[in-house]
Amino acid sequence: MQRIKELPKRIGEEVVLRGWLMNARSSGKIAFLQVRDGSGVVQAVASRAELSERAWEDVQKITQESALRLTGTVSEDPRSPSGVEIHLLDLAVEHLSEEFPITKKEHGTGFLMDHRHLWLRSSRQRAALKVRSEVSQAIRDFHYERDFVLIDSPILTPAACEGTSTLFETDYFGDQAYLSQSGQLYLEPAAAVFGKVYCFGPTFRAEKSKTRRHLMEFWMVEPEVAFLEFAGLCDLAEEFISYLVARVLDRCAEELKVLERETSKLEAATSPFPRITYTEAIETLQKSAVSIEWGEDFGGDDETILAEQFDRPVLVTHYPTALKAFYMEPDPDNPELALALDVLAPEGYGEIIGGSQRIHDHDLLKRRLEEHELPLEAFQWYLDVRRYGTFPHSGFGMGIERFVAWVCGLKHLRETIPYPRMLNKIYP
RNA sequence: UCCUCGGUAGCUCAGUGGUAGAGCGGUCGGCUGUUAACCGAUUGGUCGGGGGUUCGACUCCCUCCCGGGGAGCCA
Repeated sequence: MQRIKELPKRIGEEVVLRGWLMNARSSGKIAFLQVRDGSGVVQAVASRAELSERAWEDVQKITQESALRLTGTVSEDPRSPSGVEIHLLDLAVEHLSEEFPITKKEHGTGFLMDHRHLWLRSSRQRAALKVRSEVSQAIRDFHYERDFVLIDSPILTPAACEGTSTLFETDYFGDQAYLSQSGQLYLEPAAAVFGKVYCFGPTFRAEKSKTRRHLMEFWMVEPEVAFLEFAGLCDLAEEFISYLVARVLDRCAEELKVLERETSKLEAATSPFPRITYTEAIETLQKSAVSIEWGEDFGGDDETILAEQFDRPVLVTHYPTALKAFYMEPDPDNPELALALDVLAPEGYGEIIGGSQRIHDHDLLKRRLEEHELPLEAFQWYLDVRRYGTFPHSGFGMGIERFVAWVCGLKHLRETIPYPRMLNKIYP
Protein backbone atom coordinates (compact mmCIF):
# COMPACT_ATOMS: atom_id res chain seq x y z
CA MET A 1 0.00 0.00 0.00
CA GLN A 2 1.14 3.48 -0.88
CA ARG A 3 1.59 6.25 1.72
CA ILE A 4 0.66 9.76 0.64
CA LYS A 5 3.99 11.14 1.83
CA GLU A 6 5.78 9.05 -0.81
CA LEU A 7 3.57 10.04 -3.75
CA PRO A 8 6.00 12.56 -5.30
CA LYS A 9 8.26 9.56 -6.03
CA ARG A 10 5.47 7.77 -7.90
CA ILE A 11 4.57 10.29 -10.61
CA GLY A 12 2.93 8.54 -13.54
CA GLU A 13 2.32 5.28 -11.64
CA GLU A 14 -0.94 3.66 -10.66
CA VAL A 15 -1.27 3.39 -6.88
CA VAL A 16 -3.68 2.19 -4.22
CA LEU A 17 -4.23 4.42 -1.18
CA ARG A 18 -6.28 3.89 1.96
CA GLY A 19 -7.30 6.80 4.10
CA TRP A 20 -10.04 9.09 5.32
CA LEU A 21 -11.98 11.78 3.49
CA MET A 22 -11.30 15.23 4.90
CA ASN A 23 -13.46 17.18 2.50
CA ALA A 24 -15.13 16.80 -0.89
CA ARG A 25 -16.04 19.48 -3.40
CA SER A 26 -18.27 18.47 -6.21
CA SER A 27 -18.98 20.31 -9.40
CA GLY A 28 -21.45 18.28 -11.40
CA LYS A 29 -19.29 15.98 -13.44
CA ILE A 30 -16.03 16.46 -11.54
CA ALA A 31 -15.30 16.11 -7.83
CA PHE A 32 -12.27 16.85 -5.65
CA LEU A 33 -11.60 14.64 -2.65
CA GLN A 34 -9.12 15.69 0.03
CA VAL A 35 -7.81 12.45 1.48
CA ARG A 36 -5.67 11.95 4.59
CA ASP A 37 -3.80 8.74 5.45
CA GLY A 38 -1.75 9.72 8.48
CA SER A 39 1.37 10.50 6.47
CA GLY A 40 -0.05 13.42 4.50
CA VAL A 41 -2.93 14.83 2.52
CA VAL A 42 -3.57 14.49 -1.19
CA GLN A 43 -6.32 15.61 -3.54
CA ALA A 44 -7.99 12.97 -5.66
CA VAL A 45 -9.78 14.14 -8.80
CA ALA A 46 -12.82 12.14 -9.79
CA SER A 47 -14.38 12.75 -13.17
CA ARG A 48 -17.60 11.09 -14.12
CA ALA A 49 -16.34 10.18 -17.58
CA GLU A 50 -13.45 8.11 -16.19
CA LEU A 51 -15.29 6.19 -13.48
CA SER A 52 -17.75 3.32 -13.41
CA GLU A 53 -21.31 4.30 -12.59
CA ARG A 54 -21.02 2.61 -9.17
CA ALA A 55 -17.79 4.42 -8.32
CA TRP A 56 -19.29 7.77 -9.38
CA GLU A 57 -22.33 7.13 -7.19
CA ASP A 58 -19.98 6.42 -4.28
CA VAL A 59 -18.18 9.70 -4.91
CA GLN A 60 -21.52 11.49 -4.61
CA LYS A 61 -22.51 9.91 -1.33
CA ILE A 62 -19.28 9.74 0.72
CA THR A 63 -19.29 11.76 3.91
CA GLN A 64 -16.54 13.57 5.79
CA GLU A 65 -14.17 11.08 7.54
CA SER A 66 -15.38 8.04 5.58
CA ALA A 67 -12.68 5.38 5.23
CA LEU A 68 -11.74 4.92 1.57
CA ARG A 69 -9.65 2.76 -0.69
CA LEU A 70 -8.59 4.72 -3.77
CA THR A 71 -7.03 3.50 -6.99
CA GLY A 72 -5.61 6.08 -9.34
CA THR A 73 -2.66 7.49 -11.20
CA VAL A 74 -0.29 10.00 -9.65
CA SER A 75 0.41 13.25 -11.47
CA GLU A 76 2.01 16.57 -10.79
CA ASP A 77 -0.43 19.43 -10.98
CA PRO A 78 0.12 23.02 -9.88
CA ARG A 79 -3.64 23.39 -9.34
CA SER A 80 -3.53 20.86 -6.50
CA PRO A 81 -2.76 22.22 -3.01
CA SER A 82 0.12 19.77 -2.52
CA GLY A 83 1.38 19.92 -6.11
CA VAL A 84 0.57 16.23 -6.56
CA GLU A 85 -2.81 14.69 -7.19
CA ILE A 86 -4.43 11.37 -7.91
CA HIS A 87 -6.60 10.83 -10.96
CA LEU A 88 -9.18 8.47 -9.62
CA LEU A 89 -9.76 5.18 -11.47
CA ASP A 90 -11.71 3.37 -8.78
CA LEU A 91 -13.05 3.97 -5.30
CA ALA A 92 -14.14 1.59 -2.56
CA VAL A 93 -15.93 2.94 0.50
CA GLU A 94 -14.60 0.88 3.39
CA HIS A 95 -16.85 2.65 5.84
CA LEU A 96 -19.37 5.40 5.25
CA SER A 97 -18.84 7.72 8.22
CA GLU A 98 -21.70 8.99 10.28
CA GLU A 99 -22.03 12.76 10.38
CA PHE A 100 -18.69 13.95 11.81
CA PRO A 101 -19.15 16.33 14.75
CA ILE A 102 -16.13 18.47 13.92
CA THR A 103 -16.84 20.48 10.81
CA LYS A 104 -14.76 22.88 8.79
CA LYS A 105 -16.20 25.84 10.63
CA GLU A 106 -15.28 27.09 14.06
CA HIS A 107 -16.00 25.31 17.34
CA GLY A 108 -15.70 26.29 20.98
CA THR A 109 -13.03 24.79 23.21
CA GLY A 110 -15.52 23.00 25.43
CA PHE A 111 -17.00 21.17 22.46
CA LEU A 112 -13.58 20.35 21.03
CA MET A 113 -12.34 19.02 24.35
CA ASP A 114 -15.39 16.77 24.69
CA HIS A 115 -14.46 15.40 21.27
CA ARG A 116 -10.71 15.33 21.84
CA HIS A 117 -10.45 11.84 20.34
CA LEU A 118 -11.87 13.20 17.08
CA TRP A 119 -10.31 16.67 17.30
CA LEU A 120 -6.92 14.93 17.08
CA ARG A 121 -7.64 14.27 13.40
CA SER A 122 -7.47 17.94 12.48
CA SER A 123 -4.28 19.27 10.97
CA ARG A 124 -3.21 21.63 13.76
CA GLN A 125 -3.64 19.00 16.46
CA ARG A 126 -1.83 16.50 14.29
CA ALA A 127 1.06 18.92 13.80
CA ALA A 128 1.39 19.67 17.52
CA LEU A 129 1.46 15.98 18.44
CA LYS A 130 4.04 15.29 15.76
CA VAL A 131 6.26 17.99 17.27
CA ARG A 132 5.71 16.46 20.71
CA SER A 133 6.81 13.08 19.40
CA GLU A 134 9.93 14.61 17.86
CA VAL A 135 10.73 16.40 21.13
CA SER A 136 10.39 13.13 23.07
CA GLN A 137 12.74 11.40 20.67
CA ALA A 138 15.21 14.30 20.81
CA ILE A 139 15.19 14.16 24.62
CA ARG A 140 16.16 10.50 24.53
CA ASP A 141 18.79 11.09 21.84
CA PHE A 142 20.32 14.04 23.73
CA HIS A 143 20.86 11.92 26.82
CA TYR A 144 21.89 8.79 24.97
CA GLU A 145 24.52 10.68 22.94
CA ARG A 146 25.98 12.02 26.19
CA ASP A 147 26.17 8.67 28.00
CA PHE A 148 23.24 9.22 30.35
CA VAL A 149 21.47 6.11 31.60
CA LEU A 150 17.68 6.05 31.68
CA ILE A 151 16.30 5.36 35.15
CA ASP A 152 12.58 4.74 35.28
CA SER A 153 11.40 6.25 38.52
CA PRO A 154 8.31 4.82 40.23
CA ILE A 155 4.89 6.33 39.69
CA LEU A 156 3.42 4.92 42.91
CA THR A 157 5.26 6.49 45.80
CA PRO A 158 4.90 6.23 49.57
CA ALA A 159 5.28 9.92 50.38
CA ALA A 160 5.70 13.39 49.13
CA CYS A 161 8.78 14.64 47.36
CA GLU A 162 8.16 18.23 48.29
CA GLY A 163 4.92 18.32 50.27
CA THR A 164 1.60 16.51 50.37
CA SER A 165 -1.00 19.07 49.39
CA THR A 166 -0.69 18.53 45.66
CA LEU A 167 -0.58 14.74 45.49
CA PHE A 168 -3.11 12.35 44.05
CA GLU A 169 -3.82 9.78 46.70
CA THR A 170 -4.58 6.14 46.04
CA ASP A 171 -5.02 2.95 48.00
CA TYR A 172 -2.07 0.56 48.23
CA PHE A 173 -3.29 -2.64 49.90
CA GLY A 174 -4.76 -0.67 52.75
CA ASP A 175 -1.96 1.89 52.93
CA GLN A 176 -1.88 5.29 51.34
CA ALA A 177 0.17 5.75 48.20
CA TYR A 178 0.56 8.77 45.98
CA LEU A 179 1.14 9.33 42.29
CA SER A 180 4.62 10.66 41.71
CA GLN A 181 5.15 14.36 41.20
CA SER A 182 8.86 14.08 40.47
CA GLY A 183 11.41 11.33 39.94
CA GLN A 184 14.27 13.41 41.29
CA LEU A 185 14.62 11.84 44.71
CA TYR A 186 14.83 8.39 43.15
CA LEU A 187 17.32 9.65 40.60
CA GLU A 188 19.87 10.85 43.12
CA PRO A 189 20.75 7.35 44.40
CA ALA A 190 20.98 6.22 40.77
CA ALA A 191 23.44 9.03 40.02
CA ALA A 192 25.77 7.20 42.41
CA VAL A 193 25.46 4.15 40.17
CA PHE A 194 25.97 5.60 36.71
CA GLY A 195 27.13 9.17 37.26
CA LYS A 196 24.80 10.56 34.61
CA VAL A 197 21.16 9.52 34.73
CA TYR A 198 17.77 10.82 33.70
CA CYS A 199 14.15 9.90 33.96
CA PHE A 200 11.34 10.75 31.58
CA GLY A 201 7.75 9.96 32.30
CA PRO A 202 4.40 11.21 33.49
CA THR A 203 4.06 13.16 36.72
CA PHE A 204 0.94 14.12 38.59
CA ARG A 205 -0.04 17.24 40.50
CA ALA A 206 -3.38 17.55 42.21
CA GLU A 207 -3.02 21.32 42.48
CA LYS A 208 -6.33 23.00 41.67
CA SER A 209 -4.74 25.08 38.97
CA LYS A 210 -7.05 26.29 36.26
CA THR A 211 -4.78 28.06 33.83
CA ARG A 212 -3.42 27.54 30.35
CA ARG A 213 -0.04 26.65 31.89
CA HIS A 214 -1.14 23.71 34.04
CA LEU A 215 -2.17 20.11 33.60
CA MET A 216 -2.89 17.53 36.29
CA GLU A 217 -0.82 14.97 34.38
CA PHE A 218 2.23 16.02 32.41
CA TRP A 219 5.50 14.55 31.22
CA MET A 220 8.73 15.62 32.79
CA VAL A 221 12.33 14.88 31.86
CA GLU A 222 14.81 15.10 34.72
CA PRO A 223 18.57 14.70 34.31
CA GLU A 224 20.71 14.27 37.42
CA VAL A 225 24.52 14.31 37.28
CA ALA A 226 27.07 13.30 39.89
CA PHE A 227 29.94 15.71 40.54
CA LEU A 228 28.20 18.35 38.42
CA GLU A 229 28.21 21.68 40.18
CA PHE A 230 26.05 24.70 39.61
CA ALA A 231 27.92 26.36 36.72
CA GLY A 232 27.92 23.07 34.85
CA LEU A 233 24.21 22.64 35.47
CA CYS A 234 23.50 26.01 33.84
CA ASP A 235 25.56 24.96 30.82
CA LEU A 236 23.71 21.65 30.60
CA ALA A 237 20.29 23.31 30.68
CA GLU A 238 21.32 25.73 27.97
CA GLU A 239 22.80 23.00 25.77
CA PHE A 240 19.67 20.89 26.26
CA ILE A 241 17.21 23.60 25.25
CA SER A 242 19.17 24.70 22.21
CA TYR A 243 19.56 21.05 21.11
CA LEU A 244 15.82 20.47 21.29
CA VAL A 245 14.93 23.67 19.46
CA ALA A 246 17.43 22.97 16.68
CA ARG A 247 16.05 19.46 16.30
CA VAL A 248 12.46 20.67 15.92
CA LEU A 249 13.49 23.35 13.42
CA ASP A 250 15.37 20.70 11.45
CA ARG A 251 12.77 17.95 11.41
CA CYS A 252 9.38 19.59 11.92
CA ALA A 253 9.39 22.37 9.34
CA GLU A 254 6.11 21.15 7.84
CA GLU A 255 4.39 20.99 11.22
CA LEU A 256 5.57 24.45 12.25
CA LYS A 257 4.17 25.76 8.98
CA VAL A 258 0.77 24.17 9.66
CA LEU A 259 0.89 25.78 13.12
CA GLU A 260 1.83 29.12 11.52
CA ARG A 261 4.77 29.36 13.90
CA GLU A 262 7.16 32.21 13.24
CA THR A 263 10.42 30.23 13.18
CA SER A 264 12.68 33.29 13.39
CA LYS A 265 11.77 33.48 17.09
CA LEU A 266 13.05 29.92 17.55
CA GLU A 267 16.16 30.31 15.42
CA ALA A 268 17.41 32.87 17.95
CA ALA A 269 17.46 30.23 20.69
CA THR A 270 21.14 29.37 20.34
CA SER A 271 23.95 29.48 22.94
CA PRO A 272 24.76 31.49 24.86
CA PHE A 273 21.55 32.29 26.71
CA PRO A 274 21.42 35.38 28.88
CA ARG A 275 21.87 34.69 32.60
CA ILE A 276 20.61 36.94 35.37
CA THR A 277 20.37 36.46 39.09
CA TYR A 278 17.14 36.60 41.02
CA THR A 279 18.31 39.87 42.57
CA GLU A 280 18.95 41.41 39.14
CA ALA A 281 15.54 40.18 38.02
CA ILE A 282 13.89 41.93 40.96
CA GLU A 283 15.70 45.16 40.04
CA THR A 284 14.57 44.83 36.42
CA LEU A 285 10.97 44.36 37.52
CA GLN A 286 11.13 47.32 39.88
CA LYS A 287 12.44 49.48 37.01
CA SER A 288 9.43 48.29 34.99
CA ALA A 289 7.20 49.72 37.73
CA VAL A 290 6.20 46.30 39.08
CA SER A 291 5.59 46.39 42.80
CA ILE A 292 7.67 43.45 43.99
CA GLU A 293 10.11 43.22 46.88
CA TRP A 294 13.25 41.11 47.24
CA GLY A 295 12.18 37.81 48.73
CA GLU A 296 8.90 37.48 46.82
CA ASP A 297 8.40 34.94 44.07
CA PHE A 298 7.57 35.91 40.49
CA GLY A 299 4.03 35.72 39.16
CA GLY A 300 3.14 34.77 35.61
CA ASP A 301 3.16 38.40 34.46
CA ASP A 302 6.53 39.01 36.09
CA GLU A 303 8.02 36.08 34.21
CA THR A 304 6.67 37.52 30.95
CA ILE A 305 8.21 40.93 31.64
CA LEU A 306 11.57 39.32 32.39
CA ALA A 307 11.48 37.09 29.33
CA GLU A 308 10.55 40.05 27.10
CA GLN A 309 13.95 41.61 27.82
CA PHE A 310 15.56 38.92 25.67
CA ASP A 311 15.13 37.23 22.30
CA ARG A 312 15.94 33.74 23.63
CA PRO A 313 15.39 31.76 26.83
CA VAL A 314 16.84 33.36 29.95
CA LEU A 315 18.42 31.64 32.95
CA VAL A 316 17.44 33.10 36.29
CA THR A 317 19.71 31.94 39.13
CA HIS A 318 20.43 32.35 42.84
CA TYR A 319 16.93 32.53 44.28
CA PRO A 320 16.34 33.19 47.98
CA THR A 321 16.59 29.88 49.84
CA ALA A 322 13.22 30.48 51.46
CA LEU A 323 11.46 30.35 48.07
CA LYS A 324 12.92 27.05 47.01
CA ALA A 325 12.74 23.35 47.84
CA PHE A 326 14.42 21.87 50.92
CA TYR A 327 17.10 19.96 49.00
CA MET A 328 18.72 22.90 47.23
CA GLU A 329 22.37 23.68 47.97
CA PRO A 330 23.03 27.10 49.52
CA ASP A 331 25.37 29.48 47.70
CA PRO A 332 28.73 29.26 49.54
CA ASP A 333 29.16 33.04 49.08
CA ASN A 334 25.75 33.85 50.54
CA PRO A 335 23.74 31.14 52.33
CA GLU A 336 20.58 33.23 51.95
CA LEU A 337 20.66 32.23 48.29
CA ALA A 338 20.15 28.80 46.75
CA LEU A 339 22.11 27.44 43.82
CA ALA A 340 18.84 27.24 41.95
CA LEU A 341 18.08 27.80 38.31
CA ASP A 342 14.92 28.54 36.35
CA VAL A 343 14.78 28.86 32.59
CA LEU A 344 12.10 31.19 31.29
CA ALA A 345 10.95 30.75 27.71
CA PRO A 346 10.44 33.84 25.55
CA GLU A 347 7.09 35.26 24.42
CA GLY A 348 5.34 34.73 27.74
CA TYR A 349 5.60 30.93 27.81
CA GLY A 350 7.02 31.07 31.31
CA GLU A 351 9.13 28.65 33.29
CA ILE A 352 10.17 25.61 31.30
CA ILE A 353 13.02 24.38 33.50
CA GLY A 354 13.54 24.37 37.24
CA GLY A 355 16.66 22.88 38.77
CA SER A 356 19.44 23.18 41.32
CA GLN A 357 22.58 21.83 42.82
CA ARG A 358 21.49 19.45 45.59
CA ILE A 359 22.57 19.52 49.19
CA HIS A 360 25.16 16.77 49.62
CA ASP A 361 26.02 17.34 53.28
CA HIS A 362 24.08 14.91 55.44
CA ASP A 363 23.63 17.12 58.48
CA LEU A 364 22.53 20.15 56.50
CA LEU A 365 19.99 18.13 54.53
CA LYS A 366 18.63 16.60 57.73
CA ARG A 367 18.29 20.08 59.23
CA ARG A 368 16.40 21.29 56.14
CA LEU A 369 14.00 18.34 56.33
CA GLU A 370 13.29 19.25 59.94
CA GLU A 371 12.83 22.94 59.11
CA HIS A 372 10.30 21.97 56.43
CA GLU A 373 8.57 19.66 58.93
CA LEU A 374 8.99 16.64 56.68
CA PRO A 375 8.96 13.17 58.31
CA LEU A 376 12.57 12.06 58.70
CA GLU A 377 11.76 8.34 58.67
CA ALA A 378 10.23 8.62 55.21
CA PHE A 379 13.37 10.28 53.89
CA GLN A 380 15.90 7.94 55.50
CA TRP A 381 16.70 6.28 52.19
CA TYR A 382 17.21 9.71 50.65
CA LEU A 383 19.56 10.74 53.46
CA ASP A 384 21.50 7.50 52.89
CA VAL A 385 22.86 8.96 49.64
CA ARG A 386 24.67 11.44 51.91
CA ARG A 387 26.06 8.72 54.19
CA TYR A 388 27.84 6.47 51.75
CA GLY A 389 30.31 8.48 49.71
CA THR A 390 28.31 11.64 49.30
CA PHE A 391 29.07 13.76 46.29
CA PRO A 392 28.04 17.13 44.89
CA HIS A 393 25.37 16.71 42.22
CA SER A 394 22.88 18.72 40.26
CA GLY A 395 19.85 18.27 38.08
CA PHE A 396 16.81 19.91 36.64
CA GLY A 397 13.32 19.09 35.44
CA MET A 398 11.64 20.19 32.24
CA GLY A 399 7.93 19.80 31.60
CA ILE A 400 7.75 18.90 27.95
CA GLU A 401 4.28 20.32 27.41
CA ARG A 402 5.45 23.85 28.18
CA PHE A 403 8.40 23.38 25.89
CA VAL A 404 6.19 22.07 23.08
CA ALA A 405 3.71 24.91 23.64
CA TRP A 406 6.49 27.46 23.22
CA VAL A 407 8.03 25.79 20.17
CA CYS A 408 4.63 25.40 18.50
CA GLY A 409 3.34 28.81 19.57
CA LEU A 410 0.30 27.23 21.24
CA LYS A 411 -1.50 29.30 23.82
CA HIS A 412 -2.79 26.41 25.89
CA LEU A 413 -1.03 23.31 27.21
CA ARG A 414 -4.05 21.15 26.45
CA GLU A 415 -3.09 21.03 22.77
CA THR A 416 0.41 19.70 23.47
CA ILE A 417 -0.65 16.32 24.89
CA PRO A 418 -3.00 13.81 23.26
CA TYR A 419 -5.43 13.47 26.15
CA PRO A 420 -5.01 16.35 28.61
CA ARG A 421 -6.00 15.82 32.22
CA MET A 422 -7.32 19.09 33.53
CA LEU A 423 -9.03 20.35 36.65
CA ASN A 424 -12.24 18.30 37.01
CA LYS A 425 -11.95 17.01 33.47
CA ILE A 426 -10.90 13.45 32.66
CA TYR A 427 -12.96 12.62 29.54
CA PRO A 428 -12.23 11.25 27.02
C1' U B 1 -10.52 28.34 46.82
C1' C B 2 -11.23 33.33 44.75
C1' C B 3 -12.30 36.82 40.60
C1' U B 4 -14.61 37.20 35.82
C1' C B 5 -17.48 35.92 31.47
C1' G B 6 -20.93 32.58 29.64
C1' G B 7 -25.03 28.31 28.92
C1' U B 8 -30.71 29.74 22.91
C1' A B 9 -30.97 24.46 16.55
C1' G B 10 -25.80 19.15 15.55
C1' C B 11 -21.89 23.61 15.68
C1' U B 12 -20.77 29.17 16.16
C1' C B 13 -23.72 32.97 17.76
C1' A B 14 -27.72 37.16 17.57
C1' G B 15 -32.24 38.22 20.20
C1' U B 16 -32.73 41.62 26.75
C1' G B 17 -40.81 41.91 28.92
C1' G B 18 -45.37 40.83 23.86
C1' U B 19 -46.08 33.93 19.48
C1' A B 20 -37.86 31.69 18.54
C1' G B 21 -33.57 34.05 14.44
C1' A B 22 -28.96 33.90 11.19
C1' G B 23 -24.62 31.53 9.29
C1' C B 24 -22.44 26.82 9.04
C1' G B 25 -23.59 21.46 9.11
C1' G B 26 -27.34 17.71 7.37
C1' U B 27 -30.90 16.53 3.27
C1' C B 28 -32.62 17.42 -1.99
C1' G B 29 -31.50 19.84 -6.67
C1' G B 30 -27.81 22.63 -10.07
C1' C B 31 -22.74 23.33 -11.80
C1' U B 32 -16.21 19.83 -15.71
C1' G B 33 -10.63 22.67 -11.79
C1' U B 34 -12.63 23.18 -6.73
C1' U B 35 -9.16 25.43 -2.57
C1' A B 36 -13.33 26.26 4.67
C1' A B 37 -15.87 26.07 -3.49
C1' C B 38 -20.37 28.32 -5.15
C1' C B 39 -25.99 28.90 -6.26
C1' G B 40 -31.28 27.48 -4.99
C1' A B 41 -34.59 24.92 -1.76
C1' U B 42 -35.28 22.36 2.75
C1' U B 43 -34.60 20.24 7.71
C1' G B 44 -33.83 21.57 12.47
C1' G B 45 -35.51 24.23 19.44
C1' U B 46 -38.56 21.23 26.63
C1' C B 47 -33.97 29.10 25.13
C1' G B 48 -28.94 24.60 31.40
C1' G B 49 -32.38 22.73 36.04
C1' G B 50 -35.72 24.43 39.89
C1' G B 51 -38.40 28.38 42.16
C1' G B 52 -40.33 33.49 42.09
C1' U B 53 -42.21 38.50 40.01
C1' U B 54 -45.79 39.59 35.93
C1' C B 55 -51.89 39.61 32.28
C1' G B 56 -47.47 37.69 29.80
C1' A B 57 -40.39 35.62 31.02
C1' C B 58 -35.23 33.40 26.45
C1' U B 59 -35.44 38.42 28.58
C1' C B 60 -36.25 40.67 35.47
C1' C B 61 -35.13 38.36 40.66
C1' C B 62 -33.41 34.04 43.81
C1' U B 63 -31.00 29.41 43.81
C1' C B 64 -28.46 25.21 42.01
C1' C B 65 -25.69 22.76 38.04
C1' C B 66 -22.20 22.96 34.00
C1' G B 67 -18.42 25.35 30.94
C1' G B 68 -14.63 29.27 29.20
C1' G B 69 -10.81 32.84 30.82
C1' G B 70 -7.72 34.51 34.85
C1' A B 71 -5.29 34.54 40.05
C1' G B 72 -2.54 31.77 43.65
C1' C B 73 0.95 27.44 43.04
C1' C B 74 4.14 25.31 39.83
C1' A B 75 6.91 22.32 35.10
